[in-house]
Amino acid sequence: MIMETHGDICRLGYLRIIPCLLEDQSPKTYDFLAAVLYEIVKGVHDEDFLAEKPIGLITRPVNARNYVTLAAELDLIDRRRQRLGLFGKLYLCMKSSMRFRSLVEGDRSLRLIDLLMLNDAEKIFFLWALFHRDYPFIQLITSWAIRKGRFRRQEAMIYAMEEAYPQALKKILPRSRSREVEEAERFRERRLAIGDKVEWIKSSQYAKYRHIAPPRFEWLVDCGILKRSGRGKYEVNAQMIYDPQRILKLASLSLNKIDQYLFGDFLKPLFKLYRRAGRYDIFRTLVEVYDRMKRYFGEEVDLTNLECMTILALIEKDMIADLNSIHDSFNSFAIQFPDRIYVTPSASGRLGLAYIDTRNLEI
DNA sequence: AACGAGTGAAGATACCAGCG
DNA sequence: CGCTGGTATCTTCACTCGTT
Repeated sequence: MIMETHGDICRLGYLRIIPCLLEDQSPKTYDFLAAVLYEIVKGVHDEDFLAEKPIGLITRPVNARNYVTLAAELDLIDRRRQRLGLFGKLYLCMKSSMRFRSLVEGDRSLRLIDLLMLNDAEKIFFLWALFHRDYPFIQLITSWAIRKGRFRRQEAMIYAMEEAYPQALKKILPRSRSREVEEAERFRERRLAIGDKVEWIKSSQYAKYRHIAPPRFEWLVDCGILKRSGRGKYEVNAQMIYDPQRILKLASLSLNKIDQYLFGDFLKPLFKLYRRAGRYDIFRTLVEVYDRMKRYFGEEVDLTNLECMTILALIEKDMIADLNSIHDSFNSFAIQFPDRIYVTPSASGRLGLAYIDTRNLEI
């Protein structure tokens, strides 16, 4: 679960730049990353888009720093080693990252709107990262939002902090930290004890609310589940690419079942929007993705991650396939080329590590 | 038009790991 | 131990926007 957030870090799009800054694999401090991010973003303008008053923009070095912190929380950055984290590596394996690599290299053709808006593959990528790294808090928030349909930011904050937050903390914190849970369980009582509205707004507890709850709703906006409807108001996005019932299901699963569902039944509605990939498309894409992943993971290419990333790569090519057909495809090629395509066992619960000898592979 | 609630930005303070 | 640089958290400021 993501413990550190700041009220102003509510745009996921910016985060895509950060893995690109770490591509050379040498360790970089937060401040360095923040400074570079700030400099890059500062040079990007877009009058038309600015007229819509987007929120969460990086306007000062301090915002940039807060985004770097979020990148670490989402495991785009490996905090300990100051290098790429799992999701940072995975993002760099997406074709969508190319735009941001060239931005980092000095390309000036991107506009602000390009820095903030996510394409469909990226929306799913960030949902994936969020549901992993902000588990189980994001699930409670998401299902509340879907059930509610329309709501104001204030009530969302109250729910998030006085119900979802303590519940989520209770689920993930060890017994030794039960004091923090108990404290969170008293949030409501303490808020009600402050009679005066002005006092409440000034209280440190309210500050905490503002920093923890709102960004999460904004992330759901960026992922296309919610949309803002005026100042401080949200509603479920009627044009979303997902199915609300399936979002509820996703929000009810335990952590180890999320990948299977997110890249399985959850993506069914996208079959209406994208061309169904054939066997050849699937395998060709699988091999391409494997090649990219090999660069960051070496011999440790997790088969489940490879298959999920293949779906995202297909979506980037305007195609779609489900996890089962990708898995079947991998297996049948593994039978056909047993010496060049195989799986070695890895940590329990996962499928294993994939190996593909891609040299001169005739498909 | 005036007011107050809501909001994002930024400053201030607290905290903490790692090191000599 | 105590210092330091880096990070986390809290408070306040300043402005915006919706309401009446």
